[in-house]
Amino acid sequence: MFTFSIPLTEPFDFQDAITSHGWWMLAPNAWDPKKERFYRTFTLRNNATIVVCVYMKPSCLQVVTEVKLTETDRDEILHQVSWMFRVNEPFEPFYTLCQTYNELTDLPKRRQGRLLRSPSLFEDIVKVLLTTNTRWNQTIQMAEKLTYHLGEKAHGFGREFHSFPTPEKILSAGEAFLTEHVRTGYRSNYILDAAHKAVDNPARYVQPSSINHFREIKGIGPYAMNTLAMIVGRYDGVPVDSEYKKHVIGTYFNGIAPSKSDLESVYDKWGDYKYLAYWFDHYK
DNA sequence: TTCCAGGTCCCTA
DNA sequence: TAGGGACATGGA
Repeated sequence: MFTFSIPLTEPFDFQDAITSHGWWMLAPNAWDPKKERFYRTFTLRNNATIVVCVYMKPSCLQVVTEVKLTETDRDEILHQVSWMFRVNEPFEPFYTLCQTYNELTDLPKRRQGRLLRSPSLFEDIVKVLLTTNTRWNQTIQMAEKLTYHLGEKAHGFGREFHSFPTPEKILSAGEAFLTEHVRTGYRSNYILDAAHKAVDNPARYVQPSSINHFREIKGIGPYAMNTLAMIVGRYDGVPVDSEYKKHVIGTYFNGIAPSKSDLESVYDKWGDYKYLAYWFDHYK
């Protein structure tokens, strides 16, 4: 075993950072709630697949591998893990708002508010596509099949993992394969469009500068864009989908559907933190 | 069998 | 610019 540390400037609730958002249920993510260990594969720039275990210690994240890594590979994994857990994202401004409004006051107390994301934007784009116009169980199945059929197999910590497939691998599989084996239905073309754009401009699909161009991907509409904005740490829009509508209409409009603008402006007072306010209002 | 889900595309008027 | 049908899949 080889263990590395990521120091934390803002401590946070590890279990909550993983389970506040459904992403932990989507392959290749794996979470052991009893041991409080998070597992998944990471794909390095040299295309190597590494199985990693992450857990929390006071004031740092521990990152464990079963294989010895070069310094470069280790830094790459630490960088990706830091991104997943938003290690460098400040939550104090949001916590201050929670206390100002005297709402969601458990979040600052329990150091909650982090929503897990994937190591690469490409993976998150595909996963957002897998959440649209379907049920959550089916999203889980599609993610499982995608990694099983097209990811690289890797063993670690006593079990088998698969990596999340690269855009190149998805492109080479093609539409018929996605439809037949991954059961992505009409989304197959959307996933291929995302893969095509990621291959054409890889830098945009790893580290974000702007995300506006993701709107050009087929299948990425307003809900998906606001979800991707959340992924990169911009919370000034809400993801208006069936869950949002059900929650907001039931909680704030006595079950009677309001106008579109009233529906979307429920969390306006939260300014740059509308998404987080909705998310934790919804789950509290 | 029919409906619809953590939407989006595309065609019409 | 807004409205509405179509879209793959699979569970209820």
